[in-house]
Amino acid sequence: MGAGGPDAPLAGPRGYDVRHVENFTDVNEKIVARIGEDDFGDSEEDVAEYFTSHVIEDMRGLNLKRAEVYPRVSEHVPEIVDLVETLVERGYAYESNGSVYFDVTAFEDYGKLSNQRLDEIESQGVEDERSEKRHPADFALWKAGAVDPDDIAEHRHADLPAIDDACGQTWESPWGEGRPGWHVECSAMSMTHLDETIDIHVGGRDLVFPHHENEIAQSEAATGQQFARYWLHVGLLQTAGDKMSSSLGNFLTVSDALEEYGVDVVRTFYCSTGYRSEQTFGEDEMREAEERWDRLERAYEAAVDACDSTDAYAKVEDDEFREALAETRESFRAAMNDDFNVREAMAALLELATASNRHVDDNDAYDYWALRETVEAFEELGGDVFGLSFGREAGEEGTVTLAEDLVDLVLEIREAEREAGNYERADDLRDDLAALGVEVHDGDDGPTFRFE
RNA sequence: GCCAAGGUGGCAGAGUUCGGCCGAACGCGUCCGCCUGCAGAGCGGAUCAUCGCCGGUUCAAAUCCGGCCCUUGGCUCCA
Repeated sequence: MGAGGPDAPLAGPRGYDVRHVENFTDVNEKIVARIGEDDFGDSEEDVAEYFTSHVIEDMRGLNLKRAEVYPRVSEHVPEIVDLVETLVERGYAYESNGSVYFDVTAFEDYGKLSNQRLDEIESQGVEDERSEKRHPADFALWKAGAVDPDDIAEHRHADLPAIDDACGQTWESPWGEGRPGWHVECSAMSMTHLDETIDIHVGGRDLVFPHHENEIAQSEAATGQQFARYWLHVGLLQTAGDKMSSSLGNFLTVSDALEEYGVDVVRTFYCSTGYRSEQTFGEDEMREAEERWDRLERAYEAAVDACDSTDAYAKVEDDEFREALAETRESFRAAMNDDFNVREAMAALLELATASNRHVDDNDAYDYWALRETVEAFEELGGDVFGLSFGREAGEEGTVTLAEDLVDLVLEIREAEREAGNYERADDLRDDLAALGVEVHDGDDGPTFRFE
């Protein structure tokens, strides 16, 4: 399973008991190719660990739900060997020079996921590997020996010292020393930690062929059972003008994006397009996400303030508001049930913002019950489901309280200046506060503020 | 060349599964009004769409069928 954010709604609200597994491929030629680069480390294990820890960090930073299990290839080699042996026994794989290949002609349904025809598929693998294969589309389940430096030369940065000897980890197997093949690890780990048949398999659209196709072939050939009931293929992130590339300097890492925009804006951005669609990452797109998030957050805060004020009454009932509230919950639920239509679900939340703002704007006496329900809706739908941080501001309460007192002090001074007609001075103070990230609103009952 | 996904207003992006509620959602932008010393936020209203092109089916198509154009991903490695 990929690091999908909005799979959380599968769990709580809909009552499914989800077992969520995300695997790390920590044995891989591209990892070997980067040995010695920057501070990645001097062995395949070290480089893998470097990247794995950064991915985990990013996922935590994005406030994604933790998976129940994070299996790694390096700890599942025995299961992989077992699976390959099974495939050989059942006649779906054959050994050749210490390597083992999957025989695509033996699996009748090969190509069913990507709708490919065997005779249209071009050959896979490097040249000397091709000579070991019976069919050009056959793919390696087990590769003899360590990594041949020639195979990774093109992935290696030019300024790094060349690797002369075979490198990378190897394991014992019935076919001799070697490494797991390209796609088996997913099948093996999936069967180990989930079942022969899994309900939902998530992955990028770019992996449909050959990766997912091969996973299906291996798994179903080995078990005779359907491998995955549903495939969620997520669209790829695009950049505004040119492609994202390090040489153009127009790429952002997850941690850069988090630092620049904050989790909530990043998550709002992701929730503005369906998972199937490709999405464009750019300044304009992020600015819009920022506006959307701000609007939600402001509406939420206004609802909390109104709800907690003495202007909120037990006997006030705003039918229109209450109806909008019910509609929000209903359309949010319907949208999420419709293939995770997060954009529609977000629209429902924004409509609640409008309804709530209108109620507070138009009335002096508030409908307490409806406001409380509104606050809860924001916290449940926006908070629990979308992972946006409604009502759980970062800690440091003491500091925040002091900051609030200080802002109040500045605003008192500013009020005195305004009463004296010194608007220029008053505006300067407001600008200075804005520069510090304090948004001031002048209202009928005096100024209010919020931290951006 | 083959496989797949997509082309909707100034932008972004739902809707296409089961044709009519789509004269096309939500938001951003722009404009007007309320509020305000001003600004912002908020509220109300307005502006903006021949739904890639051509043809067909139908009483009715963004939605179905056929052809074409363009974009993206895959078809060598790698996950």
